[in-house]
Amino acid sequence: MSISERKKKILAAVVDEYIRTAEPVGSKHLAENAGLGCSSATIRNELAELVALGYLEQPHTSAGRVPTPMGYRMYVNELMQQQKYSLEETEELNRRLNTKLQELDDTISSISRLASQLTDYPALALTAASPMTIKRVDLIYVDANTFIIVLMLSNNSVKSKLVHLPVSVDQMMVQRLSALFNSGFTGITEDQITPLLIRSTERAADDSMGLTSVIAAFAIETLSEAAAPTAFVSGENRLLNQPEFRDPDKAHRLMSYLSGGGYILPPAEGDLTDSSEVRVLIGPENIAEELKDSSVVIASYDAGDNTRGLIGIVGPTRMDYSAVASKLRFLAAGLSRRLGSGDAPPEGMHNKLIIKKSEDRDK
Amino acid sequence: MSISERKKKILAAVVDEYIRTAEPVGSKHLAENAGLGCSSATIRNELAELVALGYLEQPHTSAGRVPTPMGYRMYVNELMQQQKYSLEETEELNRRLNTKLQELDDTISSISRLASQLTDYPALALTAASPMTIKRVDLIYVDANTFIIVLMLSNNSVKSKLVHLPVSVDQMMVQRLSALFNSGFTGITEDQITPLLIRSTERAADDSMGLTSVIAAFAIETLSEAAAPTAFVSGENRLLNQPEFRDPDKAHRLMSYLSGGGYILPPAEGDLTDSSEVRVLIGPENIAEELKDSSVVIASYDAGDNTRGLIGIVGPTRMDYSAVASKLRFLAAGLSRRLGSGDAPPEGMHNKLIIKKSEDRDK
DNA sequence: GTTGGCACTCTCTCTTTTCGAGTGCTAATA
DNA sequence: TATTAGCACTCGAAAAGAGAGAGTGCCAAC
Repeated sequence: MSISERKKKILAAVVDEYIRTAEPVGSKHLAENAGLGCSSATIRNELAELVALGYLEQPHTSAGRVPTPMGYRMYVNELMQQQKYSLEETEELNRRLNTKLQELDDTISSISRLASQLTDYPALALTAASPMTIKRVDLIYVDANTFIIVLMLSNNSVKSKLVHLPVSVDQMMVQRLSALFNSGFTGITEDQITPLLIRSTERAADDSMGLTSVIAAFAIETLSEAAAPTAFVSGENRLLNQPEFRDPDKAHRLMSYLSGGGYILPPAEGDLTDSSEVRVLIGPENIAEELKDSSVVIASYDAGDNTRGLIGIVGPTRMDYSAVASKLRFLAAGLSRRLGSGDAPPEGMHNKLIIKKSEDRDK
Repeated sequence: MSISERKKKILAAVVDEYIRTAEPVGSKHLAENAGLGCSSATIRNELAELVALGYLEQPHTSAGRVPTPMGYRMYVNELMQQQKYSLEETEELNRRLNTKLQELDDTISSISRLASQLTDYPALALTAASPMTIKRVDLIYVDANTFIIVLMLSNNSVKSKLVHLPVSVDQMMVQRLSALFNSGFTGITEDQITPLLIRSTERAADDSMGLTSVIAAFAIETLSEAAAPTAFVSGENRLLNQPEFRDPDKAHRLMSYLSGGGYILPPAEGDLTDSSEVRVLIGPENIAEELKDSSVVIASYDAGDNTRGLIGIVGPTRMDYSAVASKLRFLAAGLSRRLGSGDAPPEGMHNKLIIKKSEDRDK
């Protein structure tokens, strides 16, 4: 059921204007500013029909029109134009992306912060879950009571930890364990590290002090942590910029939902894992009750190792979809270029050398 | 200039009540509920004097009394009673502290989250800056193009990173570098890693491929990062629970100040590093303009390695100082027990084995 | 199918009124 | 001298009322 070209134009104008001003849009205003060659009366007729069709609604009888979720949907699908950036803007965006990713690091926390800054809406970033294996195990003997475990995972990340023991170990034992773990624990997933395997390794190493289980425990912990999807939300407070969240209670509800982890994306994740397109969820299209009158825009990026990360923006249904979608697309593309396992490496190989450091603490 | 016992009692009652209700407190209400044996007229006289002395003020002529910052100060210093927890409450608090610190980890992010949850105010945590040195360097040869750097720092944390090279290295070189770094780079602080040192190490290792500088760069980065104070704010949105922040603009101002790093504590840090007491900064006592009408409560805890961490709570001047101070004290004590370099180790040595893992990524 | 005109509706804003909590003061009381 | 009861007064907050204006729907004309 398609609608006339003029209706589309009018609808687009209404949505654009409403996004800009957050005020219901009247026929007179459209006639004067939207540049469609007809009078306000004509537009009134069209508007009335658009209301009947469900694309618009009026807050009350004598107010302008406001888009319904269905209206936004139409706008997002067909009407809004892809925002093109000028050369300067591209430069500027790239600059920010670069500096941000350098001074902070490329963890999801900084990605989400960046997305929020760029769009001025709350943003959240998460990494997809992906099965992970151990590629290599090294044990570094420090002293009789101390050694360091270094694990290299299938995604080429390195995790390490210092272990301090109440009992003393000799260097031979450490070497033996190292060899055994490298042959027995590499290439397998977390759930393949069974008590049985641990037991047999322990026996083979002649380990009576429980070293094996300490190492195995760290392996399991590391794998599960590396494989688990992690989410990070930032810029919740930017919600308060939006007039629809001037009600502190409403704002608070959504903000605590977001801070509480915001499990908004998973349901859409399936859809997204392969698509490189930006997805929009408008108001009631969201599954979470807390988001029923908000909108979410999501983009996915190639995070390397056949993994995709997600960046999402949350805001009122009256969101600047066009701008947000463009920015997310840009950001996702930039991240993919940087992190992705794609063909051409980004300019400057040296960049790839300094990637990220680990953190580990013991005392 | 001390004031009469009765005045103190009345002041305490006013503050208590105002903290509870956020409404100006009237004489009649006090006479009926505060349990001081006199009539509302008497209290009116006393209140008038308390106003004259600067401890209270009235929003307008015919309203109840509200504490001034000076009034709060008096309350905090002399009047409020230390909140004692019942056995069950202690249990409950300990339980939460334990589970939280286990399921998440003991990073400052989770500490601040916990503090915020416990108090229902925004919280921030930060670690004190402390000069750091490298204790040990290991280089693990992976393949011709790849090796892993493992650094053990003076606080016994371990950081690691995978380096992927465009050129190939032989195992000998890696061993040579490892030895050189262990002799030349251990025990020195970040700023002692001079270009000169790097240059000479490079020459000694006969390294023409810039490996030395890659490793040195990582060392510098790691040290500066480990030594730098890090801050983490969480629960900003809980501000919206407070009636004084029902104005979205006001709330937004403070929230973005907090999110933006919230450099609230440093000035007080000096005072605190040694003290184990809880510090309170009331309204105008804060230096930051954004906090002039908010209060901050800070506690410090022993974070091990002769380092102290700080936990702080931010809220309106009408803050429940007593409850917040008690909770922070409890939390700080718990953290000190867990992380501190104190004498008796916490129950369960095994706990100390599994402390934290590192994270590192390359692709 | 489009347009100008016009009466009508409804919200928003501003002003006015009312209400009541809380005060300060005074005079009586212990 | 300290306390108390009583009372007139003040001032803000909430309720009620009055316009004003924006925007509509509909009708008749083009």
